Amino acid sequence: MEKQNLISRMELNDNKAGMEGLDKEKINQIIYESSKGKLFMCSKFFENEQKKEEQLNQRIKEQQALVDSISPAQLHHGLKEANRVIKELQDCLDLSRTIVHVDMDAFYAAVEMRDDPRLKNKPMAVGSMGMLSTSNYIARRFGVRAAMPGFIGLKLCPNLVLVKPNFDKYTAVSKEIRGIFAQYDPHFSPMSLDEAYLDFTEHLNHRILSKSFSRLFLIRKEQGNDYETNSSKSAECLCDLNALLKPHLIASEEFEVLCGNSDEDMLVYLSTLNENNIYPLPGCCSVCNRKFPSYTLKLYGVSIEDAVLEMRNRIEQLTRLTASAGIAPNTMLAKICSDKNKPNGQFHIHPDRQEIDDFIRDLPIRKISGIGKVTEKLLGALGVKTCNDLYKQRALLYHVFSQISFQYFMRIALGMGSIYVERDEDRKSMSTEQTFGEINEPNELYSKCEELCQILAKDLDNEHLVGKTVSIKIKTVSFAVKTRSHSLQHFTNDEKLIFNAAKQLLKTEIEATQPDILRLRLMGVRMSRLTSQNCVQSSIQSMFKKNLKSETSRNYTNAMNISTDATSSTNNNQFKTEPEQLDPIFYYNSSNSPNLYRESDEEDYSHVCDSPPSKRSPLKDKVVLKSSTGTKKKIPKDNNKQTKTVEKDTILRFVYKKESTNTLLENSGHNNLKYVDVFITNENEEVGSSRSTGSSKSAETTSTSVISSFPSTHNKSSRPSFTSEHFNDSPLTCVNHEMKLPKDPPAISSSIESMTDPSFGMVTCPVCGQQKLNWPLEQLNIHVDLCLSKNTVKDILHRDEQTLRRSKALKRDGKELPDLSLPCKKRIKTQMTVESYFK
DNA sequence: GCGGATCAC
DNA sequence: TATGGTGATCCGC
Repeated sequence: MEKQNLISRMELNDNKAGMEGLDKEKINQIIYESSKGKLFMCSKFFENEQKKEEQLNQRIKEQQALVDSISPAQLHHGLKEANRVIKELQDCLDLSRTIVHVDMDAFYAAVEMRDDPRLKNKPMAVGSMGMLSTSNYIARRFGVRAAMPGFIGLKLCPNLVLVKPNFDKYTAVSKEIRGIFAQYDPHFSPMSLDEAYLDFTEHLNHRILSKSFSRLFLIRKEQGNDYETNSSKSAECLCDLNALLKPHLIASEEFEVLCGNSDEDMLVYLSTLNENNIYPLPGCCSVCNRKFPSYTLKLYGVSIEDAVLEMRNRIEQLTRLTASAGIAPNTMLAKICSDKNKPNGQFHIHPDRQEIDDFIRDLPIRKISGIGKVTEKLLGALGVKTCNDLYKQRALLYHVFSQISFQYFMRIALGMGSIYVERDEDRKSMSTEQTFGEINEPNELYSKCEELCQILAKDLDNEHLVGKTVSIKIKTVSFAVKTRSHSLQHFTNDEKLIFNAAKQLLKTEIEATQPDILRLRLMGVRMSRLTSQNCVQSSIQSMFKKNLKSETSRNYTNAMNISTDATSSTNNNQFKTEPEQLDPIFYYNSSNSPNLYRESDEEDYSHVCDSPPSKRSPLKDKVVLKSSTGTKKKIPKDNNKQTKTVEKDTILRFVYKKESTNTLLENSGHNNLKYVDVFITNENEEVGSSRSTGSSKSAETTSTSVISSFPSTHNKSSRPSFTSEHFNDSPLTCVNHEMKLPKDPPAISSSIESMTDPSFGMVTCPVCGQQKLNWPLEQLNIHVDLCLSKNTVKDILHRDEQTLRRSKALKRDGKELPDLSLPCKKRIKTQMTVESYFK
């Protein structure tokens, strides 16, 4: 009966390698008792967990009510729709890729054990009394695992050794293993320090044709357990044998002879060798001066199993740490596979429908990345425990969950996951937060807030990022979490501007709590809607610096100074001396504020014009959407919508890419770049005019007025028409409509010069910074055009996205027999709009 | 655009 | 004594 009171959300999650067959009941009892705190005195944490549990139960009740309200006819409709969706998903099933998920075994713990042999046979965990990052396999037998507070770990396992984390060390090791990953897939996608997805498809294509010696590696004869005795005796070299010895090996005559021979020949040859007797290998390490250990030479085959084993063995040789891997046709399955034979093992699901079905059928849904304890419980209430249950209950799920969730579930039921391994290039937010002993004094709260803003500002600056939305996060001593955010008018990473916004948000919260006091245990500050600090502005500015200086227009240079160097601005002083006198919210709007940036382009679009379409591009036949799992979902692309020109095609590629990453798209400062286009070229009417159309389409931003105030003749003028207006378009300066154009506008040649290093013939794109040797002017023009156009595309997409959200919301509200509008529709809609932009 | 919630690591 | 930090996404409003 005590068991009934246990809180499911706090129960041990034994869904982890090395935690099978534990006495869950006993462990949960200990966790429960420890969390609850003393008799009659529940911990705040515990109370909050209870509250959340109740909320979840309420949600399940509501869910059940919804289920009960579904008529048989509706259910039948749901079944029909579900079957349709499944059919569509099956139609785009692609088993052609070979995806590998690699995961280091108990990574942090393993590193610590490697470096301190005393930990070898002890239960240990990395972390503190407050929280554990990971535990070794011995500790896992006691139920001690990551995300568990240390003091509970100690209750479960009194002999548990706690080791403080050493992230620098883990990062260094991570760098080593990533070096190996990159040799199998240069575009691998790291998920954390210790795991990554790799697409082995290309590697395997090459591997089949590879020479045997490229698959030959040195392996120490004594593994793992003997390392530490080795190192404690300082007897043998622990360096990377393959890096040190393989070059010698390959250079030796015997190997040269064998280079073109078969694996069989190589194996025969290897069998004739005496270990450690391969002339002319050195016997001593040139790095550490120690004797090389005894080793064998191992030849790996061309199969995927051998390739992954080779990679794992190489990781172990290099780091003395083991990794596990999963091989499958998509990331979702690969991820599950990597856990299957952990530690130090691998598992392969072949690209076979039946094999996938068999694997997935009885798999508990909790094994799927993206399904956590809440979703597990919500689905469990509908009788869904395994992946096949998802299929069985598809008619119901269709009605109960959103379209996105429903599709996600169906994909799971079919064993379908993303077949793309891509790095998420652009980060969407950056934050810093701290837990501390209670702070309730407003001044102390503000002080903490300021400290966090300082850190955040520095972090942003380190990555050359500026952002538009400032959020604070607060957690009360009762563990209640709140976030509050405010969007600024302009991009910034200025510490004081961030703090002003954050402070205002905090102030509101403090006041809202009154007459009670706001008692916090955590505070955080986040910046989102990020963009790059410098790309367009700096390159455009540098492009014209010469002209500006030579033309000696004071106005120009003033404009430049303000936007490039905020600290030199006199306005900055005003800010420093009297920041409190201004309502911070209004202060941001001041066009004189320092350190504000226009929205600008930050990405390198060199590939848009110059690279051949990437074979791995998801845009080729699929659109990739981020799913809630952090992995990517693919949606079929309508291939009939091919565009005709290279420009369109490449732009659309960009469009899909942006859509795929679901970036918060910004309307942007492309209008102040338009002039660059006019300036550089007036030949390419089509491209030029298309962008003009785009400019007017996006004319709903603050800069619109500047555009419209720009004499129309400027656009059409065949003469390169400079220009200060464009820089003055910056919110940092006043637009001076009266300003005269220079009598002698800067000649094209001089501008081009500024992009060109005459000594090397290197031409630099002023927008993306890409360099090319002797870049023909026509190509450069087209390239610059494309770089600039993307602002307009962004703008359209942004509004598209908003429209879509709104319509989706509306649809959901009146959802009786939901119209399952597949994301295909969404994509087409976007595409049509963007296409119309090119007309 | 905002805030809560969920999830991964 | 005592339950983290960072980033992302989705949903409902």
